[in-house]
Amino acid sequence: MPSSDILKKALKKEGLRYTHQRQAIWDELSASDEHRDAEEIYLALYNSGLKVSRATVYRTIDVLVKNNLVRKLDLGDGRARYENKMDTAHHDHLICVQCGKIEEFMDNVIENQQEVIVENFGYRLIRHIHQLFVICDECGSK
Amino acid sequence: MPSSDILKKALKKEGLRYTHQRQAIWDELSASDEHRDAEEIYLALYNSGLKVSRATVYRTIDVLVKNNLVRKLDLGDGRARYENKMDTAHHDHLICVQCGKIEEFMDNVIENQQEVIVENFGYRLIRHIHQLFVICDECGSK
DNA sequence: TTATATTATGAGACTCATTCTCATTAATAA
DNA sequence: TTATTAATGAGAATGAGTCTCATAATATAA
Repeated sequence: MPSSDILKKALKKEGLRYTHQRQAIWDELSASDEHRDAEEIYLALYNSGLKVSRATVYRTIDVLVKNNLVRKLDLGDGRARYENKMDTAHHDHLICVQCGKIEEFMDNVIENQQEVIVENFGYRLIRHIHQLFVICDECGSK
Repeated sequence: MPSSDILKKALKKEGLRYTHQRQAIWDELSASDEHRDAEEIYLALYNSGLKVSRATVYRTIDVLVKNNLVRKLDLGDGRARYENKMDTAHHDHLICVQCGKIEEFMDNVIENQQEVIVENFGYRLIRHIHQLFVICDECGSK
């Protein structure tokens, strides 16, 4: 399905209009597998000649996150990161505390164990955050 | 070891002075097992007649966190929470997305598996964040 | 199409947690 | 004690993110 149809479908579901700005923001996010903050996305658009306001970047990302097209990451440093979620399997993150590099991991032992823990409490798991802060190979060898 | 000696030791290590304000903040934190934000700690002190400024609350908490007397939690809602870490074993958190209740868990399967994952990448684990967002029993039964 | 109704956008004001500044006050060293 | 130096308090500053509202753009109806 072309990128514009995916977006149009999500917007329709939300009762929102299809605009150039929203397409530009979705294009920017869907074409990359980086973990960028709102300002980086704003600047990438700005530098490619698309003058979309910061407010619209934030507003559109919210819609994309709500419709599972984009994943929002909170690394605890005060700036949310966003990554394309289309056609990507669930995963969690390793973050190098020195260089900031972000890697992804997925582990079934952990995924299952989370359910066991929550079940023992008699609760229901809604979502989880699991981040491993590391020194990566490059930073560790210096 | 009395509460004041623990604090004095940490301050000495950091080359910082022992003050009434720092003792009051540490008393407030060490006497509770709640997960409170800076404003709640500030207000608790204020209401008990100790007029310590917000700036000093933040500054002192930083020292306590750095010296492993207090644990800082980022739940992704823009306000950091702090909990007493003295004589408490390592644990992670379950957070009810409805009522905000916070429970603690510790699971050796997960703890070990984290090390395995990081090792496979050739990285070194520094710290981790693992939060399970749930609907708790009370909220789920309503 | 074209007009109409309504939503989206942009610019910048605003919020709120946290940090910073700097004059004043307090703790330590001599 | 006094001198030195660090800590505190009040409020200004910061910065990510949100809100406001006049204007622009989209969707709908004719």
